[in-house]
Amino acid sequence: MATLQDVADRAGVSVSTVSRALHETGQVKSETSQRIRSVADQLHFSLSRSASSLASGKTMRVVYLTYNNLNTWYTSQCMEGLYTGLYGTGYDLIPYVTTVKEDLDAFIEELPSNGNLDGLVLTSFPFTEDQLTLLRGLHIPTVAIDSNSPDVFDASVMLDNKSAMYSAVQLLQRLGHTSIAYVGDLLSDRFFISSRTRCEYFLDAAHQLGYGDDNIEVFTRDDAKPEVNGSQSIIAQYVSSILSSPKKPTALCASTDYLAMSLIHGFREVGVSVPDDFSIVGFDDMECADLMDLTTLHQDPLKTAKLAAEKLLKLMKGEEVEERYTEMKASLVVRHSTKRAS
Amino acid sequence: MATLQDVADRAGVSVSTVSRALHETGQVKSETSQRIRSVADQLHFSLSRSASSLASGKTMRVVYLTYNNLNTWYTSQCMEGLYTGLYGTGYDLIPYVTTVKEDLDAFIEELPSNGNLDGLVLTSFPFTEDQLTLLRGLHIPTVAIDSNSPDVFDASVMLDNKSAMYSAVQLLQRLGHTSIAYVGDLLSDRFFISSRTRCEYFLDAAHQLGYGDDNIEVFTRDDAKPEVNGSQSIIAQYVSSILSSPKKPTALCASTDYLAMSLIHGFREVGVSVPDDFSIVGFDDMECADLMDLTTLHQDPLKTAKLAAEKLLKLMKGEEVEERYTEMKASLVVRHSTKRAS
DNA sequence: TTGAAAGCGGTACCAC
DNA sequence: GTGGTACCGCTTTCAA
Repeated sequence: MATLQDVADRAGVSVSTVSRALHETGQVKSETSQRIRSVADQLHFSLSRSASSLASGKTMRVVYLTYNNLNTWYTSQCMEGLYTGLYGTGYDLIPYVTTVKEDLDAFIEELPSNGNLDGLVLTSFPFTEDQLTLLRGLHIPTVAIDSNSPDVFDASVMLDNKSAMYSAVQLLQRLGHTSIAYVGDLLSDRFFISSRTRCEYFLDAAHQLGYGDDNIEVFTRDDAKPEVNGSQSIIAQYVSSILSSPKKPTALCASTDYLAMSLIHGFREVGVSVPDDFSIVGFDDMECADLMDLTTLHQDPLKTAKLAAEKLLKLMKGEEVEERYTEMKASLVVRHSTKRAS
Repeated sequence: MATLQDVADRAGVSVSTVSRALHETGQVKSETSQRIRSVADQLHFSLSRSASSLASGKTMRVVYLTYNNLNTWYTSQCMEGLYTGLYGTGYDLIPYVTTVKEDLDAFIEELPSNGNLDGLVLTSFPFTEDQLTLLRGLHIPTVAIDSNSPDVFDASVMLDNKSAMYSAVQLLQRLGHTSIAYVGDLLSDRFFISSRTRCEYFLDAAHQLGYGDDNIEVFTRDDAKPEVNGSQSIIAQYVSSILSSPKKPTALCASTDYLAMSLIHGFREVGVSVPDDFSIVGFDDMECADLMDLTTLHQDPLKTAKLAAEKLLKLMKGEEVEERYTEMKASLVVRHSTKRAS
């Protein structure tokens, strides 16, 4: 592994000069610079990030803090968006997944004194007050994606779940559905802020649009028998709860596309048709949604994350972001999983 | 940001001792160790990775080199598998995506002298001979996933595409399909090694099972008119080529589930039914496949990647891997996108 | 425009 | 068991 010194020796200059030449600070005579660069090329030289970091105080690392898994549609879109947003800047993107609560706690605890990252992007977490206090005092730039406490962070990009859910409920109403329901996530809604948020806005919208409590229902994972596990059986349970509900809903809003599609599949298995017997609206508009003809709320977390990365870059440069909170809109995409109530 | 020195001062010991205590080398009196740890906790101390790296020569970074995007099903499964495989070891996982050929070239060029990673995991790339030579001489452990030149790397995990394609073709034959076709990826097969590999094995299997060239056909992206872009129109073109083919295939093997599902959708739009008019077999068994009742070849890239990470860990420890090449099997999952030829 | 040298915050070897 | 200290490879003043 060649070092700056090696390059300097071969080029007949000092390490300082090599460093300057490689960083294109413009203070090196172009002739010297040329020579240095060619020597560096010959040696396949590349700077040691550790040494650079240590000397400069910048780690060139951005951490993406998320929960559960990297292989969900949402998270992978975020990763891609962050990656493209950071691309070409020299910053490395490091995913940090908090599978258990302790991971998250430890990470947050250590954050203030942790000199191992220059910037942090995080997705919506159910932070405790103590954690929020800690986060508030953070000295490294932090950008939140879909956070429910945006004011705590230096910047944030949030999806407007409220108007999204309103448009979904409005669609169902226009289609003549008089009894409607929300179906929560496959995983516990306690952890999935977005599902809970959407549920609240669903209820708000329903009330606003004149639905009475007798015509609104909510099905969530947390109501499921604790022994029920595996998405197959959760879906089966959802399906039977919905079918046997005294409120007899004819239209459903699901917290995600994946859930919506699973429900459609679950209904089909017991001979119930979507959209003939039930109208279903999803959320996300993932690639499969189009293929399954799902009516859904389209969101673009890739774009969201890219924007988050761009804000973070500004903040890390010490600049102000032009817009501290950015709200992204979801748009209703009507396909064929919804139809007029019969 | 507290340093080792700060902790040492407050604990009344030397930095060496603090370092040893924090690394639990076992050479520190437990009483001293306790005191040190409590001081460290108080100070919210955490080691500087840059400094540790520089001093120890280990970067504690593993790079995952891949192409195109982080938001594909396959890549996100790999990310998750690598992350879980590396979890708890202190290694950071850093994705490196080569969108353009130049990125890949530059990365490979720089690799031998690049002291910025301790290990490398890479997915199948169409490497040139020069690059392979470079890779062969690498001094950092390298593990390949689904590589077509596994002998170049210290270890690898590969999917057995051959037997997978054989079982798909066999299924179609048993179902009585006398004219069959392979449909290549939505993106250029030139870049997608796996698609090309599968195509070759599809042809091998077909020949082996007695299909003659008159009853075998291949549709690929590269045949498409260059002006055709966007997956919608590519699918439309695939569909019309297939429908107008003089060989009149009645069964198709698609390179991926996503393609298979897109084809089903495309057929449906022109009033052609799957499986009534065409049988289709996908590849991957992504979550949606079940929901769309797709017959497919199930593979588990998460598991594959996790295994790759485990092998890499061994190699980075200087140990031998017990199995240098591991072959993963895909299994045929028969659902309802295939049926007996009419 | 260039060079010398003082760190950056650890690790690990060598003493004691 | 513990402390002293020479690096690790680079950045960044300060001086020339």
